[in-house]
Amino acid sequence: MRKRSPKEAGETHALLREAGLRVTDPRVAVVEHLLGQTAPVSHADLCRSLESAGFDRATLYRNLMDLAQVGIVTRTDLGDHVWRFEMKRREGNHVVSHPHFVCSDCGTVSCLPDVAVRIVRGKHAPRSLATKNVAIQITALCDACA
Amino acid sequence: MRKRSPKEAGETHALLREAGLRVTDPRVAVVEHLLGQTAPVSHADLCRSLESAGFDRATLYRNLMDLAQVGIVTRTDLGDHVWRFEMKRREGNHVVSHPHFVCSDCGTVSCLPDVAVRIVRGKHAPRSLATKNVAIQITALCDACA
DNA sequence: TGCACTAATGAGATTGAGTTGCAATAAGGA
DNA sequence: TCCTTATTGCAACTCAATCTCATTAGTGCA
Repeated sequence: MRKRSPKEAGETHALLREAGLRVTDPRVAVVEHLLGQTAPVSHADLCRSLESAGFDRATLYRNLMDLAQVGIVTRTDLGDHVWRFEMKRREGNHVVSHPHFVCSDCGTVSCLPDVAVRIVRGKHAPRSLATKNVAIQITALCDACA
Repeated sequence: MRKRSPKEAGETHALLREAGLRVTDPRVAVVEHLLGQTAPVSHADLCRSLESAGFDRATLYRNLMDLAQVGIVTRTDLGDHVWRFEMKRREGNHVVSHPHFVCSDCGTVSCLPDVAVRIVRGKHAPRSLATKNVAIQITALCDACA
């Protein structure tokens, strides 16, 4: 795993404490691992990545759930029936979200840049689509499989 | 369950035979049930709806999978970790798809009319987004929960 | 029509991700 | 440093999804 700088360690510590969570080895490892990812990871992925550190499946699972509960990470199913977790990124004061893309052939999951797609709200669309709290998920062929 | 007209029965029969599947009671029941739905149904939903007919869970399950395999139905997970199945609707020669909407609060799943949202392909978006084979799924608050 | 072939069914068994119970441990406030 | 209680690690459990296999029943063909 990526070596963490003292600054990062301090930030993770503060993040957890602000959320009312104790700072434990497994928890820090989970947060820092998620911070190093560019796509959502599943519980199984996380276990694989951190198994060398000897953390228990259930511990990692509960940490993911705890982090999701306090709003540090999101927990979503991207259409392939696997729960995936991802750090919520912030810019200034509000959470920035981005569309998720799943390849219908190889199953690869990736995060699209915010600008990649735009939703145009038409007739009969729910009103909330006008707000920012909209999760968009797209399934199609990725460039590699096309 | 909805009574089926002889015409419908004939269409279901033809649909299955064209796909190379035998026409059996459970299979016909599954197809006709799906045809009568306006939103994707889960395996559990289907079992509940058809249990009075005495069909086995495994039979219904395999039928859903078979139908999905031959392309008569789609099988997707709408973000709530439940597999849902839905008839592919055709207009003339090609499959018409529509975006799915899941309420992030109450979990209700609904199909949006095709015109409700439009994807605008921007920078860094996979090329295949320009084609028709794109499944779109949106999670936000429904009008009732907003 | 009747027959043979094989897909499909039904009942039960199995799998595995997701989740929980509990005693032991350790974080953090006093 | 001590005390409280959140957290851990292990094992066990749950339940949907999936498979096994003997039996049944659609279909094509004679």
